[in-house]
Amino acid sequence: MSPDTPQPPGTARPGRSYHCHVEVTVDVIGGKWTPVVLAHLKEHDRLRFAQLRRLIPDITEKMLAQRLRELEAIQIVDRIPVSTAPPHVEYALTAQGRSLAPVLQAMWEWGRDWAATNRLAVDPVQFRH
Amino acid sequence: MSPDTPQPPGTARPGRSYHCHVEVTVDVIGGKWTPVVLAHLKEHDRLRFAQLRRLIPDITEKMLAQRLRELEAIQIVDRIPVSTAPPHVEYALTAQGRSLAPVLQAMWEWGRDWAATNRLAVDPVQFRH
DNA sequence: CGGGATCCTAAATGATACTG
DNA sequence: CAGTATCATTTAGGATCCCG
Repeated sequence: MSPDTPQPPGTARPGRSYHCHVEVTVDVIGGKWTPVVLAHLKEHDRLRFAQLRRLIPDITEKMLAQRLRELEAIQIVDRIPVSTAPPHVEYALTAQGRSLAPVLQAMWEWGRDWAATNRLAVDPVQFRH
Repeated sequence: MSPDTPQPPGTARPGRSYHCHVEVTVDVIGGKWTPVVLAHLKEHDRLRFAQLRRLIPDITEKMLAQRLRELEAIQIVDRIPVSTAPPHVEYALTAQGRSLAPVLQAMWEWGRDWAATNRLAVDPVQFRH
């Protein structure tokens, strides 16, 4: 196993006890990139690795792969190999992943409003096939 | 300035550019403890430092203080010194902080459901004055 | 009670190179 | 295209002591 693959979240972690439901959510989808990846998958239904990379310009391939492996392990994301020529891989939210929609939606809207209030520039990359 | 006071979030950070509104939200209320602190303040309206500490048993005083300073700096939380004998301090969400309610609510509900599905124990500390 | 100051550790993230 | 391996770094988080 890769030496810096993190513990799969969502599973009981040794010594981790929760005292608030919000802690659980943070444990599962916390981190810098996880909610961003999930938000894009929520918007686009199915995305290839390279498409996600383009939509999230500042993520490294390593981080993107790591987050996807993690989300796949806890069945929030499906990994779908597609046997075209050349073959590729698509990612999509599972039913459990789709249950995150209200969280992701609320985060998206709040970020939009906060950016407006504080005049922060947000420049989404437009989607390309 | 303390050597490990983080940059105030919400303000433009040097070199940080956003390509998704969700990134903004993560930047402002991301991290292990911030959403938990905010969720408790949302529930209880006003809480003293010591009360927050009890409600979040695993947080250290340093982290709690650091998160509160941060949230105060960007005006998501109000710090209210109360001149009783002995004096104490109360914390509350500002109007801007209250705008996070949908995010926190969605996170709380999702965490509750995920914990149930995965049989994770969550034992909230009961509130005490 | 409500912290600040120091020092330290571990996890998360990142750069770069390479591959089936 | 879709990754993995290695190495380096950043930074969040924590332990401890101290203080008005």
